[in-house]
Amino acid sequence: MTLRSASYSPTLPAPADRWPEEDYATVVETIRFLGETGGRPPSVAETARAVGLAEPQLRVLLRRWAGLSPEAFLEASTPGHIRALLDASPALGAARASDLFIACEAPPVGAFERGGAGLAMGYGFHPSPFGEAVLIATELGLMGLGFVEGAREAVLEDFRRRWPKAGFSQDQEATAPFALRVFDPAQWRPERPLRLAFLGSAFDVAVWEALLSIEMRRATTYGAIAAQLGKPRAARAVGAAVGRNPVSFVAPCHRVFGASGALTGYHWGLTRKQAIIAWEAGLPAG
DNA sequence: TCTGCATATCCAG
DNA sequence: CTGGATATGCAGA
Repeated sequence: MTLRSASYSPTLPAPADRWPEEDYATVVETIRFLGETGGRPPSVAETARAVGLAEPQLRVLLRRWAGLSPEAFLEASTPGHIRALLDASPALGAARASDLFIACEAPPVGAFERGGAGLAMGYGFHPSPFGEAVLIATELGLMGLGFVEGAREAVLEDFRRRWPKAGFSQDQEATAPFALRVFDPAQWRPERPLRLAFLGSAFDVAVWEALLSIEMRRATTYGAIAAQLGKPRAARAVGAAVGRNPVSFVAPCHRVFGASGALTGYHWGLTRKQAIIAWEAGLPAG
């Protein structure tokens, strides 16, 4: 099976070239190493050595991956970075929909309660800056985004469990345009909003919609989302709902932390959450 | 019904 | 700074 598709623009490099798997693998190794140093900030040279690269190689890799210098990457991986994000973030609610410019579609009433029956889900696997991603497209737009860790079938099973009555079939052609766009900041433009639909319980959908109002380079806490929903005691329920976010990355559940600044959790692995946070630190402000 | 959460807060060492 | 107890809303079974 090929991951490339004729629908890719000829002027853009194919995603496999844009986001080489080895880059993310090195990023993962780097984050693991930082975890082992336990608070002490390591030098760039030491970090490069730990992941088996010369310092200039690491520099080039991080520049290609996220436009980051190694120094900036290391800084963005510290607890202090999360604190700074939280401190710099305004209250939820006032912000615009999302940097990705989302058009939120509503599935038919009761579709979730009926297990997604009647919905045709086309899935596809695509390279991303955070390893291989699985995307799920329907006629309502993007409905699922997750990441492959191990077997592709395991990720699919994750989604089948959420919507057991939906029809699943592979459709790389349907998901490819979403994959290209979602992971390419240059394509986050308002003229052609990304169509997206949330399939979940009323409460979960409300939480996921709140995620869309967390802007790029900003962050929030579970308690703040609960307060925004008018249920200030529901922080824990919010945490559970955030953990069920079906459209990872696009609905930025990676920007939610504990009130203490702790990373807390991530459905697709805490390492990936850290990687996404670091990657976003490399985006141009705006 | 009851159980388990990607929480938050308080209180003791 | 760490750990236990407690209040809490919701989804899934």
